[in-house]
Amino acid sequence: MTFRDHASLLRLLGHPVRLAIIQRLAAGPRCVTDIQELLEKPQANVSQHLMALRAHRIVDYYEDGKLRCYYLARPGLAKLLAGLPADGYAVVRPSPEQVRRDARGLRGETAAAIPRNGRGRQLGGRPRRLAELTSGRNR
Amino acid sequence: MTFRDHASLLRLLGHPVRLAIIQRLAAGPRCVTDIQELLEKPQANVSQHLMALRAHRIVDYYEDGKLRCYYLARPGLAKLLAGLPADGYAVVRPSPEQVRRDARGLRGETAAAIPRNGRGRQLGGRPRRLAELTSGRNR
DNA sequence: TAATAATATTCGAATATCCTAATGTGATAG
DNA sequence: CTATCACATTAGGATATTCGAATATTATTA
Repeated sequence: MTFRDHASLLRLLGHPVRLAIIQRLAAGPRCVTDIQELLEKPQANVSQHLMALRAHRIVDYYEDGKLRCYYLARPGLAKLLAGLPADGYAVVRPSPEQVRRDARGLRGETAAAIPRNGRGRQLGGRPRRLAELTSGRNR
Repeated sequence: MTFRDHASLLRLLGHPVRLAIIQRLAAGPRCVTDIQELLEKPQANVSQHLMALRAHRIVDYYEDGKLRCYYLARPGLAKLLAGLPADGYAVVRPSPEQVRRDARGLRGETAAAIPRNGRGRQLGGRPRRLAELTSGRNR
């Protein structure tokens, strides 16, 4: 809900080993030792990452004899992660100049998306900050 | 591409102030001072976060007089962030028991998704780890 | 040209995160 | 019951992040 919650979730996901674990588990449940061998990381470390993921309910486990089989508790997150840029930066992005023109209102569509007190040279005049535009006196 | 890259991107996004900045910029370009006032954070701090975001090309800016108007360089990422859980944990998730049954092959669909050397009690017998199953001798 | 507004940069301390090594625990096999 | 396997936990040092304070930079304004 809050930025703080989202941030802590993203920080949790922001670790290569944890991402690797999630990828593995996306293919089905695995016990700790299997995960450990697949990742070639020390057992304690894998266990710590699993604990961290479990604390946020990213994963959970069921017990099978003496094994603990971890699985993704929220598959939705795995899909979110699949949305990360596959190559470097495939997303089309406008040049600074393009955005600048848009912000100035030379292109209707993007300019409309900018709130009325959006700033960046409102159709001529000198640059103004938001505070200036909202305060009563518009000298 | 790599887990390392994805992880560093997620860590970058995993900060409440940076998320707030991204939300603001999703509505249109804003100069540093405006952002700073909206977030009620010290200028240097906002500037530092903007630098961090720019280093990963999450944001970019154009200059307008003495103002620097920042904007989202990759709107796609904002959409990815919109996919974060709005409330606590809305995602439907199976009980550990459900997953356990699935993994055991009592339900066809999920079991099929588990790779052939997936483990977790393959239809009876004792629990086996992956290494056991792939090694030749199956005692 | 001097002053100022807007923003960037640097430094250092506080804090958080990560990893390794060592040890603890609980279930099962013998 | 003892040993062992699978895993968890703790402690700590190393490393990385974060933030505030002070200072630098750069464009505009007077």
